Amino acid sequence: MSEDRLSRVFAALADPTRRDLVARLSSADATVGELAAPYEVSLQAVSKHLKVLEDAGLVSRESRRAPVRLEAEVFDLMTKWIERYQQQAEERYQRLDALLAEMQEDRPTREPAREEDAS
Amino acid sequence: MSEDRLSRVFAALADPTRRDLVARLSSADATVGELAAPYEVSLQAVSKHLKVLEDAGLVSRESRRAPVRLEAEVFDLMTKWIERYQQQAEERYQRLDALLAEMQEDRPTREPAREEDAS
DNA sequence: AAGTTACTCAACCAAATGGTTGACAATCCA
DNA sequence: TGGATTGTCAACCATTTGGTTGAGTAACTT
Repeated sequence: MSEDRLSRVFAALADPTRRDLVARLSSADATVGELAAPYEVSLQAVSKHLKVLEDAGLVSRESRRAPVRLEAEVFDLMTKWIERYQQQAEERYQRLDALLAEMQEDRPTREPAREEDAS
Repeated sequence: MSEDRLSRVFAALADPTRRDLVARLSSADATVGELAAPYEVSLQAVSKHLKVLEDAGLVSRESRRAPVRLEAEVFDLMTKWIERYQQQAEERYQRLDALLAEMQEDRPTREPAREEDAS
């Protein structure tokens, strides 16, 4: 696990069991025992998973036996990161479109693409 | 690394070097060599990172020495997953608000909160 | 205060990860 | 065709991860 926040968040969500915990916590808070019950793995294993989620800031608890709560703000962090790339990808397409349009203007009677340009 | 797609995507993005590769590819395609140049690690290490990104469907290449391209569609997959929780979290707050409002209606002259209710 | 229940810590293990170096394969160019 | 360049594969290593069991701690209940 890398040091920075975003790395911890992504690493935490890279495990299906932990994503399932997040899914269940999104409908209601629950104690460690309640959360562990449905899985085949030991309570200790689930406790470890929750620690990973907690270190990533995805969940929190007031005290040991208190119900675990989902921290929804962290999702905004991820969304912000992701949006940059969705947005930039879109901008790239727009730049490409603009460039192609410009090329069309420069040579209205453009010769057809050669073989190598295919595929 | 877990089997399913989403796990591979999150695991791929859990590494800062790989996120940096994604960041750089979002502004322009680049070959393996170009991508590796700025880092202190070996070319082989970067090649491995790119394989992880490729297995996750985040980047692609037409052939060995062809420039690596970012596959923006995968970000939609993540966004969809994340949005579920942002949305559900919001719904929960709304349900809570509604419940509190209802309680207010039931007892217009509600007694003040006791000590334990604080924090 | 004592006992039970709920959870965490510690030590251990197998598998995965991120890095290395060296050899190999494929592609460009002369 | 031959030689340089570019990238991958293989073997290896240290560290991390996700799991186990056993022991310990903390908190309700009585």
